[in-house]
Amino acid sequence: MNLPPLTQKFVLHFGEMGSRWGINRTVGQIYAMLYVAPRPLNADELGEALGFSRSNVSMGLKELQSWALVRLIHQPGDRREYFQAPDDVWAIFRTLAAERRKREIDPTLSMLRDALMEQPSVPDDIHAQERMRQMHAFIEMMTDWLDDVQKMDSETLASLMKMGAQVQKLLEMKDRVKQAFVPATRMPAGPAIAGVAKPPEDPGH
Amino acid sequence: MNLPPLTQKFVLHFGEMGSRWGINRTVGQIYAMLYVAPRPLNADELGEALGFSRSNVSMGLKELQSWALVRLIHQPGDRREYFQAPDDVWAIFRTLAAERRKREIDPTLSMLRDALMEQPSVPDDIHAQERMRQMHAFIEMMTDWLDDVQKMDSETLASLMKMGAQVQKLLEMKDRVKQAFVPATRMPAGPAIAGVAKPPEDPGH
DNA sequence: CTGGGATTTCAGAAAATACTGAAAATTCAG
DNA sequence: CTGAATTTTCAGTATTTTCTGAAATCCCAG
Repeated sequence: MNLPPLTQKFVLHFGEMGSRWGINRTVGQIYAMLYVAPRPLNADELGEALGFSRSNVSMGLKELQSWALVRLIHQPGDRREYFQAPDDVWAIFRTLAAERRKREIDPTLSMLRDALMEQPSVPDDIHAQERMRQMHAFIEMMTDWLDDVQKMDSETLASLMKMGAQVQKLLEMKDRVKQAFVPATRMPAGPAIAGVAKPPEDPGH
Repeated sequence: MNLPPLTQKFVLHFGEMGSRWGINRTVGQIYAMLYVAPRPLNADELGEALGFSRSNVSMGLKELQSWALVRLIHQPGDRREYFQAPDDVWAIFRTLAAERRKREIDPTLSMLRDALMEQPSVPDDIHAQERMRQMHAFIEMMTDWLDDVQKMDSETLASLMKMGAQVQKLLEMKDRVKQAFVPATRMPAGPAIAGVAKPPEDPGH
């Protein structure tokens, strides 16, 4: 491996972090390389630059493609395949979030759904099922929210994030407005932001 | 392993998912077991229930403690250590988020900070540094936001999440209000909704 | 078609990780 | 203190994952 200093630092870091992120060193380094490269690279160049065998690069690229983290392109007049990493960090984040969810969350959600349909047969399982119910409700709320958020455009999302905890104030403001309009009344869905209020009581805890 | 059906299903699932979540089978199963158990368990009970050696359980518990995912307690009149998993799913999520961030994000953030301080020496590194700048800005925004969000209490967070994409409407509403009050004036940088709903600062929850 | 460049597959070697049993260390009741 | 109960450490083994080189397959210009 003979890379310019900053590039090398970045590439090696991604290689090391790979294991913590659930990808291996090769995949981490390949991605890092593509992310900082000023132009698309082909498999030979990657293998050369990083010191991996051609076949290892091939597998790494396949993995990255399955994550939709790299794009395959062709240079006119060159039969080899070139790869590049999309450069919009927001898009990358969305991709990553969607993919991790598919792999790390969805299977659990469906296992929980199954388990909640069954009839517990012993006291310990009754308790266990109750705990699963809590976990299920939580995960479902999170993923529903993620679904919503994924639909928003990066601009909006960015302003929301930059507001940070201050959205909270908006929430309070909304509540006060609601109060002012419908004092001492129990919440008929108001016109301003309908459907926002409390969903039906959650028996949990 | 001889567990009631629902419990077993849950435990085995966590064992299998372990690898995708960056923990091993043992740790996954131990956590699952503690999460659904109706009472704290000691290491022998865990090893017995799951079919692991005593030493393996010990290591697994150590790992879980390092993640702050289990709590060590003592039963009066029993010298053995008992473990239980906190039962508030929100708290679990916060813990997990904080820990994963510490392990999976922070090191990268600091690597990027370092790299951005350096002077690129070749054109490729100039480009690489520019890409790192984008990544750094993005991650920093995300973690700042997470910091903010971690401070909010579960109730508030839950209502925000249940609103989902509708916060967006609040945002638009806010903008319109702002427009109405300060037409054709460039908002001075300040709290997004200064003077609208300012409850006295609440230091820590 | 065909031939050669390019990519993928795959069996086995190498490396990393998980797991165990035995021994060491710790803890605490008496 | 002592020693039995309990937990932790650790060296060695088993298992899993990663990586390679060689062979198979694919693909397209001619």
